[in-house]
Amino acid sequence: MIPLRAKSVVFELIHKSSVGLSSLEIREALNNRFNRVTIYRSLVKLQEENSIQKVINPQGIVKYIYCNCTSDALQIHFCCKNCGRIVPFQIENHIFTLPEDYIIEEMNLTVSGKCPSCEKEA
Amino acid sequence: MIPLRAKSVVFELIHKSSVGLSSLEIREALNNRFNRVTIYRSLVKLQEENSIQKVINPQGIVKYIYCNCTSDALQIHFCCKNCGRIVPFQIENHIFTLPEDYIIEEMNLTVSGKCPSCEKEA
DNA sequence: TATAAATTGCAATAATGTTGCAATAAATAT
DNA sequence: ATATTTATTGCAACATTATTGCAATTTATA
Repeated sequence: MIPLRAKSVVFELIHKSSVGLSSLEIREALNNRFNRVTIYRSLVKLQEENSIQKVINPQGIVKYIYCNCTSDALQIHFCCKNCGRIVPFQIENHIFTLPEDYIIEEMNLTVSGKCPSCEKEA
Repeated sequence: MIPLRAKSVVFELIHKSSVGLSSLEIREALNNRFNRVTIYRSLVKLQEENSIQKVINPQGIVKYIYCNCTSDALQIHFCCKNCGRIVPFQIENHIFTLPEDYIIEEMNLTVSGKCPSCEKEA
């Protein structure tokens, strides 16, 4: 097996994951094979090339996800308060307007509550 | 002049401010009259009693704002990438839907870009 | 006035992220 | 194949933001 670079391994992990992952979770999932700093640097590079996306939930928790969003769709991130899962959704864009002189460059719609599996358990 | 408690002073400051403030900005605006920890504790209490709201912008910057949101309106926070201002807006709720089994408890719609005054300068 | 409760500050700790530098590994040129 | 350059990684140190325990002070209540 070819010993892959941190960046590739981190990307694969995020890509395969159906939920958002924190830097710590990523490091642990990789059996602490890489230094903390290496993980951070990989995440920075992956974000720069738009391979992954950083999501900050209403509680301020930072997670990294993969999602191939089309430019015209608005991304919603659902953060489960119980298990911490972050699940991405896409909805149609232009769901609201601000006064014309506000130039919108980025949007982040984060919703938190209970995900289906946590709801079932309760 | 009556020497007010940190909590009241912090609330007045946030209440009067038209933009979001960080814990550091709050402390400095109060001439470092209070300890850092005291500011944090005031902010926690004010959030607990729903007097203020914590907003985390897409860059992860934490700001505190006052806004009397009606339960049926969705709050949008516009974060200027240039000056860092956070300006709250209200829009009608129910602008999107998720699958039924996702229980939505909180929403955070944060938009970033350029505010009118920064746009004018450019 | 005495006692209880709340507020505040200080020091220490924690979590998360960044930077500089040296060591190593990989890629490219000679 | 070897030398040179470039990229990757780890370590230590630092930075920022937030939390906790404890003692001191202030305020409220008995």
